[in-house]
Amino acid sequence: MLSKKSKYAIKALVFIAGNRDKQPVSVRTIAHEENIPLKFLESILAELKNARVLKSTKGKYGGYSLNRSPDEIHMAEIMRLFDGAIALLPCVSENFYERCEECSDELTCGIRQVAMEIRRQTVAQLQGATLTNILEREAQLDKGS
Amino acid sequence: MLSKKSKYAIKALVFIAGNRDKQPVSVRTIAHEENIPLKFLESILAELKNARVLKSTKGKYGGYSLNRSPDEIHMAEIMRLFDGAIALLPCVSENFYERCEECSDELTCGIRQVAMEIRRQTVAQLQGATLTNILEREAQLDKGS
DNA sequence: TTAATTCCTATTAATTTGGTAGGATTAATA
DNA sequence: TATTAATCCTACCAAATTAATAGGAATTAA
Repeated sequence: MLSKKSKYAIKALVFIAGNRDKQPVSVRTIAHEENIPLKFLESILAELKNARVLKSTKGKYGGYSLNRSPDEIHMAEIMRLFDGAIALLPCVSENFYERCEECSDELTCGIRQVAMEIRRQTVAQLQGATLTNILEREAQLDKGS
Repeated sequence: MLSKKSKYAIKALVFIAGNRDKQPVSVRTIAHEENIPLKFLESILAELKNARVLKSTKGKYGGYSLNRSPDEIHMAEIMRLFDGAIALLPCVSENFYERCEECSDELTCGIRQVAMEIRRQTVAQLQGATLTNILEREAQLDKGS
């Protein structure tokens, strides 16, 4: 499961990416539109800024905007930022590798092999899920209704 | 990430399935061979028995054995038992569905669609990962080394 | 000067995770 | 019948993580 942090972060990013006028978007607006607790969201966006995903403008009429093209921001990066490894086992993680301490031989572990295949598939999907891609999906889904 | 409970459970099950003689396997043996804390493993196997995955024999020379064919026990079931939903979002879970409270329209949510595709793939892999399948993988991997 | 915003630091309640402790009960065997 | 080796049962617990909240300082546009 994604943490709420990850979920809120992605929702906020999609909201910012989908905003038409070039004005930065305030935390208040996002919190209100997406039903996310204000102060909690504040800390999340701060972290996204720190990770150079967002940039901010201070003072009145300030807010947050993307610091990169929306097709260069994807779910894999955001989930790693807030939740750490995407893999099911630490021993198959690309970015957060750790041995399974109890495991005597990593190379002949069948469970590990399953986890590797799942990680490969999942990461591929999550990297494909850029903000642009998510907005396209939503446009499609809207048409259907 | 899998919890340690899930990981230990799967390791224990693979160990039991891989045991050649028909004797039941004691918690002590598994704990020792797989480097799992004894008392913790004890509670895990109790849960697996409760879920009718294992059966037990009490008293001296007792222990645990599979309650079903090893190709009818797979990782998806075990993970659901100990960790709950496999899906990234509660709103795409088959077995543990819940609304995302903050979400106004589930049907047009792009993130949800991504999560659905990932769940589909992951569940397929995990259902394919039966004890038999895992043992076959390990036999293959052993040959290679 | 005022209003609206980000920025910063600290705190916290609840839940989950990963165990541990101690003994009761059951059954095989010498 | 005593011994040994198992499962079974109940309770407890420490540490980490999660999901926030509180309160105000600094900044900027109008």
